[in-house]
Amino acid sequence: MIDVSAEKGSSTPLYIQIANSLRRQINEGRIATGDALPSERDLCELTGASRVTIRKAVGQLIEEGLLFRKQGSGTFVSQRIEVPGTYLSGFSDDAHARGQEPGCIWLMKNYANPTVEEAAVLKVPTTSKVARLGRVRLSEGEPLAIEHAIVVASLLPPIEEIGDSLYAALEKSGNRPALGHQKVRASLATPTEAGLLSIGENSEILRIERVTRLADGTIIEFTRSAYRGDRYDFVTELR
Amino acid sequence: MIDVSAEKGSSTPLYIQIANSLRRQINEGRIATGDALPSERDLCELTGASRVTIRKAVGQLIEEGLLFRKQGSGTFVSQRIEVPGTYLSGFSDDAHARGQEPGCIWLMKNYANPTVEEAAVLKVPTTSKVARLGRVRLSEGEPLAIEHAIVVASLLPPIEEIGDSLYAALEKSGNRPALGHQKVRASLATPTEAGLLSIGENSEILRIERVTRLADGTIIEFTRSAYRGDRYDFVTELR
DNA sequence: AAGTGGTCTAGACCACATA
DNA sequence: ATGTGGTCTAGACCACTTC
Repeated sequence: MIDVSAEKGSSTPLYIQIANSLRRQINEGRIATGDALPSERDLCELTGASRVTIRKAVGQLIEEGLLFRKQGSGTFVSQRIEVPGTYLSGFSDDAHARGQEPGCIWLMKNYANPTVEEAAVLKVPTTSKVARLGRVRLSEGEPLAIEHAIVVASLLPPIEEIGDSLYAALEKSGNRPALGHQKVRASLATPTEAGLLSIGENSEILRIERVTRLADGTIIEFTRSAYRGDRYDFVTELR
Repeated sequence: MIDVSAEKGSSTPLYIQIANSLRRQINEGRIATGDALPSERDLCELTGASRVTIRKAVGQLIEEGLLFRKQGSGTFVSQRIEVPGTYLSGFSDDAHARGQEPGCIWLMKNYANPTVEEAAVLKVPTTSKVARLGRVRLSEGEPLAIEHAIVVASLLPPIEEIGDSLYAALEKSGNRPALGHQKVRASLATPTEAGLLSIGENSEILRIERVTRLADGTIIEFTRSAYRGDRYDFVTELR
């Protein structure tokens, strides 16, 4: 039987407590894959919450892909799906998530004016100040990618304070990227890139252009990367 | 001033009508970028709907990225973001969305048993029946990609009834894919691929492996594609 | 006919932002 | 202090599924 605990004194919203409680029990297998959840009205009685609140809790788990609803029939536990989707993470986070140790060789780290193209993408004047961050990214000591980030300087801490992770630096100054847009293209390595990545000329390269924004839409960063095609798979979840 | 019409007789839910009405007015520029929406309570009065309904309508537009909320302050119009994200669309839909005419040359279209790898991905026995659909995909008459789809036969209409769009066929049998997972990799064209795509050997190729599922998690389809790297950008939105 | 999710209302109190 | 979004309740009716 399902039990749903709901602490009264807690400051976390009730619907999140209920969602967490349900998620835990599903993950523990107390509700089997394909089985129906108790009906929303039953959950109301079990938790003492109103139906709107129950629906909000269940809605959370549906967005996570853990449950799905069938009108007139019930709410059911989805079949297992491995990863929820690693949205908008940077290279360092990605590497850690894969259990690898990220490394970094700085190619450039200075302030400059944006090029015309960069200014157009960032929607700032060409006279404004941007940080130009060029890095070779390593994983387990092996070069995996070249990243060239252009960041609006006013949104970033002083560049001397920036460690290997750009996103950690943005976080520190309260400008966590919330939205983004990526273009991925297959291409061939230029001689320079081949050298930096220790691969042959004309080897396959995955080029990624990323533009990220704050929640209010302000553009923060324009990054062009070149990933080794033989080592890197770009993975996305679809809905 | 904002006006929000809400037809009473209509069968479409109120919150969707309101969301549509707001979306239209934002797109028409009647509420400027960066401006605040009327408060939720004001929208209640303007529409005659309750606050829960207003919040559901606004929530829709926030998921679309059109609006964002600031607690204690208001709900604001995001800066323009081009495309809402072309999630889980097929080649035909994509081409139409770009305003291009898709074409298709069939390489194979038959029933068979899955290979060991395919069976593992689809989570079906190697003795089960699958449809094997091989196509060269054209856009504006030019070959753009090679697609090789393996589909669980029981979820598909008889293959004779399948037109150029696999997703349209799945839709017809009530098995619209709802979830998916993609891997994108840069690679080089094999001689066969080069021939089918009218490009040189060892040209850049974007390889995409896609696994799609029904809402309940049942795996439908495993598709391996090879896109011309010089013509195709793979675009994703990040959150 | 009974049970389920889908939608909707009219209130209420809280935490946060702004002035 | 006022207004905003964030949460929550106790009901209600509808459409759909299942028996």
